[in-house]
Amino acid sequence: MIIQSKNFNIQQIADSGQCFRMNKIGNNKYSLVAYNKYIELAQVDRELVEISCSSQDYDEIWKEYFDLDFDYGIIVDRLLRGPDEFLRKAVQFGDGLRILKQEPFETLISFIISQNKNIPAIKRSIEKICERYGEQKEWNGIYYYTFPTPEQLADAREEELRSTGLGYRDEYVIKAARAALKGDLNLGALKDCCYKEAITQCKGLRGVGDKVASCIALYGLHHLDAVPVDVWISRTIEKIYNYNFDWEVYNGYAGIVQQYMFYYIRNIRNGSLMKDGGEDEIHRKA
DNA sequence: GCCCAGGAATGTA
DNA sequence: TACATTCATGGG
Repeated sequence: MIIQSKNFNIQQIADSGQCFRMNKIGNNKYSLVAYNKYIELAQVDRELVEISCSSQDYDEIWKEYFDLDFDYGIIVDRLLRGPDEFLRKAVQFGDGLRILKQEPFETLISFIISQNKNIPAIKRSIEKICERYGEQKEWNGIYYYTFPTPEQLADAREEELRSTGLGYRDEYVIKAARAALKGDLNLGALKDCCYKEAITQCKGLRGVGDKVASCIALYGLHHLDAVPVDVWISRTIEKIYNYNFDWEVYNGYAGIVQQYMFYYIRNIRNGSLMKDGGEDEIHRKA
């Protein structure tokens, strides 16, 4: 079905580093596996996206998944009219970004895997885990694998997990799956508490620090105040702002601001930005 | 072959 | 508290 929405660009979302199972399959076309479903997305026009799903699945899953009840234009306009030149350019560049509401358990495992890995390697590992521990399903002749449940992952053997390229993270993944299964970590409940508490709880898991916990809070629990600070964000705070940046200015949507920032610095000039250049270079190219 | 990756745990001062 | 080192593997 065709969805009309402002600030909804599937290419930008696919390349925003928040999800790992959204892949380009053609011109302005992407596939996505989430919530045990496979869909294809096509950017028909600037404000038109075609989703290969029933109206029932749209109402029950995808409308929520893409956060389509929220008007990101409010945030975009506010930043465009704001005093921060770097952020003005960042939102212009990524004005179709949205914060997805991904499955908490998948988000937890995915970002545990993400530590000290590049995005193609993360995707590859996750896909192998789905093939080995998830379920095979079919949609219109296309076979895909669901992301494993905590039960399916909890009794995996470490050596078997290793073959998916996890490296030393294998024990982290198993322990997290068992914690989710036993209820030591109740991800569902963490949606309702404040973001700081959610981050603290997630950090109780081995292999989960501030950054990964913030990713879980933002992308899996939709705590918009959670701000994942990875190497790129911290490089930006250093080189663009000279360590002078206050997230509290953006109270209530700091995580979204972080997303515009991340997408901008990662994707402008082919990603190899400000290794030793800094502010001048970034603005010249912008 | 080399450097780095949407980091975290551990050790050292 | 503030850095430095180590970790296993793959992409570019």
